[in-house]
Amino acid sequence: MHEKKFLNIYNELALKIREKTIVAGELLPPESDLCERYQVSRETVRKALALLSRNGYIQKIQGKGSVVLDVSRFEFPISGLTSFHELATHSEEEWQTVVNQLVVIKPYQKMRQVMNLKENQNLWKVIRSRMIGGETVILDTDYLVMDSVPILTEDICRNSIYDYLENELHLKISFAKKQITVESPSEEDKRYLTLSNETSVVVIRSLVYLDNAQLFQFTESRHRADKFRFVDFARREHL
Amino acid sequence: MHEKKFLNIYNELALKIREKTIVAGELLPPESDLCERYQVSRETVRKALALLSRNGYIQKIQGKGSVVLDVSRFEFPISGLTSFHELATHSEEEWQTVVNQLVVIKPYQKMRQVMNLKENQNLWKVIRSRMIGGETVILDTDYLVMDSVPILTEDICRNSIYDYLENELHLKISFAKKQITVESPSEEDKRYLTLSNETSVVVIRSLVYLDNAQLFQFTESRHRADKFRFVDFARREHL
DNA sequence: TAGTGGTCTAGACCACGTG
DNA sequence: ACGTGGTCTAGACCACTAT
Repeated sequence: MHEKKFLNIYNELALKIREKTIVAGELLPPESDLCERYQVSRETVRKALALLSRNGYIQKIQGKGSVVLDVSRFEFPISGLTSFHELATHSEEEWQTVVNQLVVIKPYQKMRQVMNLKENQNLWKVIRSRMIGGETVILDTDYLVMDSVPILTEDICRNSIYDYLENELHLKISFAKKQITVESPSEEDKRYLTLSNETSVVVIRSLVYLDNAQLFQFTESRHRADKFRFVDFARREHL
Repeated sequence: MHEKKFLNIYNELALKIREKTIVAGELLPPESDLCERYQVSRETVRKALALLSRNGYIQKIQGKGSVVLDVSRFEFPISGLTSFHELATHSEEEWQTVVNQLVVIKPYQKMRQVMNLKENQNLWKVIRSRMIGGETVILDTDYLVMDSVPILTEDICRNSIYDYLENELHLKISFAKKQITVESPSEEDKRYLTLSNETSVVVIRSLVYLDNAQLFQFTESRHRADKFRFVDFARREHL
């Protein structure tokens, strides 16, 4: 079975760059060398390098080679599609999740429109506080389509919903449309978030889709503004 | 000359999807059909489809086909690496840029560190107000390395620096590291931005690099919080 | 079983940067 | 001139979905 050789190459090189086994500013071995070393065709090597380039590990320069970039300044990407649990476990700090609410609801009119739901589709509603050092700095509200997620427990919510969905239910979470705005704190924010002098809350609203392009989740993640930070690597597209 | 057939295919299909010539929910023609229609090999078609997928136009489903996604909900991406001028000209509304300051500076200690500059490298400093309906809602401060940009005029800054860099100087802007935070208004914000009750400003700091992986720009873009909106399409990476 | 996308290959030719 | 990456090709085999 052809099993994603290009990913192995990507991961191996990405690790070496992160761990500075390959130093920023240096050149990667030429593609022909990598072909030999990994015993693969050139297109396969190039797939791996394209991924490294997209994710900010290298800059390819025609006629010269692949320059390794300094990747240290943007660890901790809230960019992309990553669950809180995955971020927290890679973090130095001690995070804690508190489940405030876990109920089944009939979606009201507006929610049905936003999520494009049928009449009889019910939703899980989960409200969770993300705490650090005794303070609640993130308040997450998730709505999950019950057709896709028939069973959900407080225990799962305290641990990681995404882990449960992917490893237990074998759902394939695929993509999301996200929107970030800054708003005044709502009543719920005032109730759950530890707001000091903060007068603003950063709100990330996401529509999350499965593998088969089916919507299964709407999330509203509300961050205390002073604890919010979004880091991103962007390439200029010449289309 | 092999001149990016896959980009032509990408652009043609992307346009059809944006203009709803191909409707969301439908399937794209199979790859084999596209090979015939465009008279290209399958890998070339697949490069175009991979781009469409990355940019949120389609979802590929193995054994089934490429489902067209609803692309309407996220026009106006501040995501990626796009200049204000490019956004403004695609907008319905009437934007205006005012150049508040255009000077050459010797970078102070901290700036030299952040931008990793040599002792003798000077910078252009440009401060610009972005106005809409008589209100200044964005305040941009750019620092440009003079080695890369020897000449800069108020006229260029009022129009579009990026346009000048790419089309006149033929610099190839390639990638950026960006960071978004929410902060209290600074003295300069209070002077230039039209702040009503706003107590927060969204700050986007970017390090921008050329083609050859050389840093040439640092930008601080400060947005009135109520006018800020960031829209993004993200794929979950299974690496 | 037929048709779709997913991965890989071996080879070709072109464009760019360096010596 | 040489070595590098950039693009494209024609073909192979596998995995998944539909019927």
